Amino acid sequence: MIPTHRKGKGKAQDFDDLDPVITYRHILQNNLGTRDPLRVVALCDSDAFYAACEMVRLGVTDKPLIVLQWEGIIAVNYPARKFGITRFHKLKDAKERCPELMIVHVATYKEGEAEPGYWDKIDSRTHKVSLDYYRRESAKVLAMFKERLPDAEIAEKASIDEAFIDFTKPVRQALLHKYPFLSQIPPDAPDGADTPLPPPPLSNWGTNSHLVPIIPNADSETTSEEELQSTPSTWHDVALQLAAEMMHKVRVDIATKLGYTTSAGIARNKFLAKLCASYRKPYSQTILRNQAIPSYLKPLEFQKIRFLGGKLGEALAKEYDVSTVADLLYASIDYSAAEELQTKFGESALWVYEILRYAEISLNDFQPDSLREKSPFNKSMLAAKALHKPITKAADGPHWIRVLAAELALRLNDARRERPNLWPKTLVLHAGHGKIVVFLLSLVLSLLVGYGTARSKQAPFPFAQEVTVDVIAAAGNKLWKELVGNVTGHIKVTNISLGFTGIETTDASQQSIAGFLAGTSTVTGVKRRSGEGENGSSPKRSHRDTQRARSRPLSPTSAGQNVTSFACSECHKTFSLSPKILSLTSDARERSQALDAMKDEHSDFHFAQSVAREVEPVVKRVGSSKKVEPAKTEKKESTLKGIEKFFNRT
DNA sequence: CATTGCCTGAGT
DNA sequence: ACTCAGAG
Repeated sequence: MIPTHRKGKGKAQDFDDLDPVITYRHILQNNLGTRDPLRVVALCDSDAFYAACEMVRLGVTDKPLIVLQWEGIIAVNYPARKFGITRFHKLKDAKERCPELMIVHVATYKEGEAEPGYWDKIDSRTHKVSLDYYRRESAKVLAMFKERLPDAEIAEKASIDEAFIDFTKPVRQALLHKYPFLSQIPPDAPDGADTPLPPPPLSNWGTNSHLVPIIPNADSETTSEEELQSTPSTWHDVALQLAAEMMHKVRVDIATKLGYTTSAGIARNKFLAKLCASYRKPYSQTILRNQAIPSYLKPLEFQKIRFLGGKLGEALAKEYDVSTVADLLYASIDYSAAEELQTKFGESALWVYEILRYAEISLNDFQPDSLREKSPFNKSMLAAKALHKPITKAADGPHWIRVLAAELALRLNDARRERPNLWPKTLVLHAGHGKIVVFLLSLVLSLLVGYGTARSKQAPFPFAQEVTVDVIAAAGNKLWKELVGNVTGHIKVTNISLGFTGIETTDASQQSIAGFLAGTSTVTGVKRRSGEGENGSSPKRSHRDTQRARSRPLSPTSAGQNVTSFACSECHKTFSLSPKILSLTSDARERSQALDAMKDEHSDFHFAQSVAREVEPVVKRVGSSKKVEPAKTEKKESTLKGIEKFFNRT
């Protein structure tokens, strides 16, 4: 709720939570989440990561180096930056600025090669770039975080070279270890556990980190004497400092063992950590104390804040006609007096408002009990290629599909080394057109050859222990055929991509289905009520045994007809095998067995229902009338939709 | 100021 | 199946 007491522009209230009272309860409690007054999170990102990867690969140190993707510069190491080279320069300009510049082109796939490589001759017409090496190096860095910070939580892998690390837990441990008296509530404490902690003992910031100054410094290159002499003055400061020590150790480790320098920001929440990570780059870390937040943030363009860099930020800037955090803060405080603001603005209003007050509410917090951050594993995998010369003949598709399939095969099998049962549910093929040609093209084509508007096609991807280039390419080619149909002439595809979605490790149920069909299933799914062949209930039976034991012979005709659905005579509903199961096997017998399992399960459902009907009245009389929380039906609005609704309300 | 090649999740 | 938004 936006607090409505916050009328006017009381200055003190803008940041009244920068020095929150911290009590014994706070330090002894462990699950306060984003509201923890001792929360500490860091964002750690690698400096000029792609360039650093190439330096490590080539054993280069300190030489100016850039990484190329075709004609464009995608990474510039710090020595090269000294020559004024940036990502947006042309290769020619870069060479002129620094004749001894090392130029490395990213690895590429070429047709027929299962693995990407650094070839002498590359050609964007026949090759596609590969970022796999960087992905693997990134995984090494991430593994180092996990290994060296077992108690910290990798809160989010933000990108290939960035991760948020939540230090709250290890910091709390360190705090209690270093200052044992914190775990003892003094007997004379006036409010027991709710008594504020005594002031922290004098300590030192050390020299690991830069400090964002509390008072803005004219000469921002150096930290003022006053700042250097300062000491951590709150328990949160102490927490930040402890996190900084841990962060520093890992960063040094990563630099010496892997050769990558990193920069980190350490603050009370993610968005602040992100904002201060680049305060001093490269190879440095900086601490943003709560007390330093206002002076650091207020002059900042609010569109630099994570999630406000897009259309949402633009909409806000336009609506309020503001550009800095301070502008927007005061504007929104004024507006917030109106009750309707919140309802119209939706979730995003509250989120933006809290952000501006230097707090962070994870959007997850709006959902009742979603303790879960987003999964640390990728759920999709996409290989794409922009064509300089568009594909004009349907016959040219398979060439690129094969290249893309090679990349997907490599990447999926890479991922499978860590997580063996990884299985992509679907394969998606996109055939995109350039922006300008698109409508012209679809117009012409739909008139001339009936090439519909569909530009992507997807299908269940068959489960396979071995995922090979051929399997993927074959499935991809099939999609391609469906997509371009029998168009013989005028297609113009400038962008082609092939990807997996719904990547998961097969969980128990999926494994049992796969196992069932492969003949390794446990028999737990075979139901008592079928009343037949319940002998030999050993947990494992071979496929053949299962067939025999269940003694449900399939007539050749019914097997031949390949039945995939059934109707329940009791509830008159129809059930069919899921596309997933259908993709697992085309064998009629196996399908029929899967269908039988479904039938069993379904009649069990009716059985359970009838039991429930008998038992329910009893439970109602006996049990407490515990009110079941109704499912939250409130529809989740995307941030932008919320904003749009708000702005369109008049 | 921008390119390209990703990646995620929501919504229709 | 497709679009949009967002970050890097």
